[in-house]
Amino acid sequence: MSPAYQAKFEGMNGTLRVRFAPSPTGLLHIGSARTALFNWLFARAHGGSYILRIEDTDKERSRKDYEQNILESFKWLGLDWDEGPEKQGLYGPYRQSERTALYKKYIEQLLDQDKAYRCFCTKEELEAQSREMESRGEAPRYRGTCSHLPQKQIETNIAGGKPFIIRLRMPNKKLTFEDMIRGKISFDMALTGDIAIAKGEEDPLWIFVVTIDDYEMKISHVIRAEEHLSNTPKQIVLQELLGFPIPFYAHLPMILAPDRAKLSKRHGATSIQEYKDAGYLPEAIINFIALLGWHPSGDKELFTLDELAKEFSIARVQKAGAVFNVKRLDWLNNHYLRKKTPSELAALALPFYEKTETLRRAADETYANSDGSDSFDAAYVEKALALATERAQKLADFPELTGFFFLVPPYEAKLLQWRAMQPEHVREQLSRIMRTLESIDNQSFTQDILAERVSGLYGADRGEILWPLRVALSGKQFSPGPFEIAEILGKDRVLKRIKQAIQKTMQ
RNA sequence: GCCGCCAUCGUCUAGCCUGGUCUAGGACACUGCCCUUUCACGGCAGGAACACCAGUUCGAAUCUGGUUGGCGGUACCA
Repeated sequence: MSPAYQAKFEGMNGTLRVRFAPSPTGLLHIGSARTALFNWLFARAHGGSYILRIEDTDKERSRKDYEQNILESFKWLGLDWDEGPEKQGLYGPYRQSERTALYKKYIEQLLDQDKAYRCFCTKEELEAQSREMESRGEAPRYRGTCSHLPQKQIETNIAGGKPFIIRLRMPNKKLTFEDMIRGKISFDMALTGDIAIAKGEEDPLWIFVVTIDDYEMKISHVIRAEEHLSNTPKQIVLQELLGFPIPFYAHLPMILAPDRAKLSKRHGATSIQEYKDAGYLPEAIINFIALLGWHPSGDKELFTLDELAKEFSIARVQKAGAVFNVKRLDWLNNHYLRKKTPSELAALALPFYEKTETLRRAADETYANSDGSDSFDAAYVEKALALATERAQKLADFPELTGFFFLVPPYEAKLLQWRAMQPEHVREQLSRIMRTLESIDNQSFTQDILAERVSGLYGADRGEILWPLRVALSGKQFSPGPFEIAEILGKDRVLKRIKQAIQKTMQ
């Protein structure tokens, strides 16, 4: 973007207005979320207003619960809006389904001025036409069959109840506009034909409605996905015909799946909701999608929302599509997981335990076995979860990672053997460890003291002590170190587990 | 098919506008080593890219043209 061009919107504080306009026909998509984020960042970076508009003109596919999901996902991500549903402003209502009178007014105006006309062609006729043009290697477009129908015939058709759509008279000219990200872009409007803007007078189509709303809501900058690039010249024609000012446009690169196709359901999770359910943190998702198609000039990779708002510049948005790399998201998620305090982590992770039957009890701070043999308080749970943080990619990983703190998983006696150890040797070592630990009092049961005392038992290969101990306590092939586990478990549970392990070696 | 957009490591990208400082930098991933009872963390090291062909220029990842490839759009969806 040229500096002169950039100067046009810098300093627009107060009058700069952007919008995010989702249609509630599904859960908020990760790609839409990025578009929403970039709009939000642009508004915050330039002191503008951020408008949320619900595009629910498609009555069959729009659903209220999807709208609710979009709003909830926004809140969860930390994106607020200045005007929109739940936040009325000067230019409401903010649902297109509530603005139909407005659209009708403009359709009538266009019809009166003969800038648009009624088209009575049937779908079948249109299809035949476009097939024919395609076979000749031409761009399929409307041929203008109804563009100059005699007034008499129009009236007869209307009186006869013949269905019609409304078409815009497309000027025969080349149209160039400047995209904030891509620079000058030209289209030949003669190739487009007269586009449909409404089904009848009551049922406006998306391209028309968007144009009207952007004007009525005084949107100064339209930042949207690249798939809308070819819609832009059509909207500009509409704006010219209606005498509207033309907003600035910016088209964001697509988010691609690893196979470089458009990210879709078959590639896995696509909605914010699914990522939330899988245990991703909003901070990680924001950081991740911000870097999909945008990058600051330096090497910094970690950003909070506020930092992004300070650094964001539309001039640094990428032109090429960006592949969605889950591994990178996982890494970021782990990073933000590690920033949580133990109590924050517990609050975040506990809901994920409810989904796993055997560990459900961990969710209950005051849980005790039916025989009263064990219980877990909040502090215990927090310490257990904190220990798993560096191994967890997602919140959903915690139950598996920390399960042994609440219930020793079943394991084979063979797992207790370090390298070539024989069962008798394992039993012997476990017994020695047992005697050593028994002599340590409850207050001294900390990882440092434990490590120091047990070190007296080490032979040439300390694995012969540490491995059986660790497996006895965790029942797992992979886990944190034995002393870290032991401190959290506490003396009683530790001795009990070692005893169980010794019994296992005798079976 | 037609129209439009795009093109630096496997991936996200810095550099490109304002040619030389680029034997192309960072991060994720990968490989090896160190730490280490295991896994993970951490530390160190390594492999890995300017799509291709012309042109301009003393000099091109950077500028121009073309080729190839990818993506998007081609609805009475949004």
